[in-house]
Amino acid sequence: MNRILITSALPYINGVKHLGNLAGSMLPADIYARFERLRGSEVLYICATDEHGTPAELAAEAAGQDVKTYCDEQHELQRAAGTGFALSYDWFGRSSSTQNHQLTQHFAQKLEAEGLIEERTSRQVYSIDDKRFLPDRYVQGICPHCDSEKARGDQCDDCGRLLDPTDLIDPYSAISGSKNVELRDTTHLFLKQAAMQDTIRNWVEASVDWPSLARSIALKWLDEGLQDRAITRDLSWGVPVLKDGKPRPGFEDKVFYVWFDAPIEYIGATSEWAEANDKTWEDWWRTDKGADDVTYVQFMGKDNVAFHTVSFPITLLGSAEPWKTVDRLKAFNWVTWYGGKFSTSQNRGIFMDQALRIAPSDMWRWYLMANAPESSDAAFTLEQFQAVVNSDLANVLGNFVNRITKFANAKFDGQIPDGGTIGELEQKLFAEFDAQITALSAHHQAMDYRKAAAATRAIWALGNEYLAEAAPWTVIKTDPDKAAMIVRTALNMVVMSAIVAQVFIPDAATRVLDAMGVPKENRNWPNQAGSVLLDKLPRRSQFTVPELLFAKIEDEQVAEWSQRFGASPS
RNA sequence: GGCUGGGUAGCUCAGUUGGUUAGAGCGCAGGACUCAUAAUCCUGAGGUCGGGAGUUCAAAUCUCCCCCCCGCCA
Repeated sequence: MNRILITSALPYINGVKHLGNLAGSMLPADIYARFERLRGSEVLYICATDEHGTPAELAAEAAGQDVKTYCDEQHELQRAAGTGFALSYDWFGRSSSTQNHQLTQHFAQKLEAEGLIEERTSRQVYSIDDKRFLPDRYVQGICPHCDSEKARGDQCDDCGRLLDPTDLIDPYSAISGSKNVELRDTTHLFLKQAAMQDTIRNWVEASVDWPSLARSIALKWLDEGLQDRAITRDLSWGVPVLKDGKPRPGFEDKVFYVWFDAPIEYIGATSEWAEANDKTWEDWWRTDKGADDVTYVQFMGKDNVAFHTVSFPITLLGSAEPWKTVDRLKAFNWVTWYGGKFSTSQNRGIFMDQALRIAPSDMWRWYLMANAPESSDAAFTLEQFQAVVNSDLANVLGNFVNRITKFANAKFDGQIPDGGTIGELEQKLFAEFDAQITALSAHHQAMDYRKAAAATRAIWALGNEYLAEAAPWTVIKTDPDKAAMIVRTALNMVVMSAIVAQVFIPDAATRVLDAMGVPKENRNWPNQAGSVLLDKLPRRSQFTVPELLFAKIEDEQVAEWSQRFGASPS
């Protein structure tokens, strides 16, 4: 049996994510997980909240909470949002877990033993009023190149030049605005990434199953030369820096940098899952302990590609232990809000929790995958959302299910009709069905979600096309047996339409399959010919007419949402 | 500024290694049907494929230059 480990990029803890975050990692990972499960693969789908770092501390402070409490609450909010969107995580962990703390210590130890970690002292901006060292982007000041007054410590947005925080003229804290800052010496652990240059290049070049985008990003970094980087920070919230199980001298007030411990949480969360479910985790992650037959698939936004193709592999490979590294990788562009950025502060865009309050999760799932930002950024508009949902879900699928189940219920007493034999029309339907299923399966395996959605829709449309040609409402007047066969075939199309729909719209698909009386074990991905699959329903078995699958989205709703969520071309 | 990706019908996007009249969905127009959420099915009208030059018997597809948009830059 195929064993497939799936991770989606970890959502950061500071607030519920917007539709773009959902569409770029968590949702496609879920579609893939569902597809592989239906095909009979053993799937482990892992996600977690990424909880450490300065933004978490600042967000907690703004909320008037201590960081731990803040993260506890936000984690539950994000978990609830994930559940609301039917994200089928096997585990939704937390990078602040004890498991991740232990693993992070473990990797730091191994990397140090391999000679890849050393202490270095540098000068950093310290804010006396904020009582903290300021990360690069939290120092602002005047750009030494163009005199812009809003240059950040890492870059000047006006002239685009890369900066060092110490370059800024009249630096001040972006947190408090205080100019009471000074340069202080601080010592950090540096990961000697440059030493891993050849190892990583060989590994990248051996990775065949990556899209060209991922490969080119990784190679670009390698071409520029990997640079050593600090993996600790002057913060209190995070994984403490230990040595031999005790605080490392000089590092008592420091923690590991969030980007060091966050990807390790993929493993940490697996360990959390194993502990909670009385399972083992090393056979998913250690090739010397049973993970050599695992296919590891990562989903992420394109901003994360470099970290997943270079930084995290350095941690894994640098440990000199046989850790599982990524086999396949799917990266997405952004969903934009009417062409611009989603923005909490400017009240532009819809966030996951808000989305669920105005429309069922199936609608969002369908729209976002049918219009996934695969080749470039994709603009979300409420008008487009309404058009797609009404057409694909309400009219094509919903109406198909409704029209034939109602008809069958009225004419055949709510039973799958018996009698009649298939003819040319049915043979044609089987052939078209087989072709579409083949295409659909290929798209899912290739993780091409726009195409997979289009093929799914084509299968739904097949049902309507068949009914229009077969016209059981006419045939029944002269040839009841033939009408029985047509209705039976169409009801089987309802079942197959729902089975392939499960990955995209699990709630609606389940309602249909329940109504048709299809037992759970018969809901697997189709792997037989249409001639067999479209005659599966036991004759004379009972079915019920499902409630309307999807209510249409009305113009008034779109108008109201536009008001509420700041919809306008930017 | 450097780099990635993109600029194809009104809208959202496909177009495999260059090859017959450039495709799909939505929207629009006409027709059919009346089982169904005024749904569905069929047909049709819409494009100098960002601009220019070049290579070629042949370019949306390759080369060069230019313009515009999203994003990334440890």
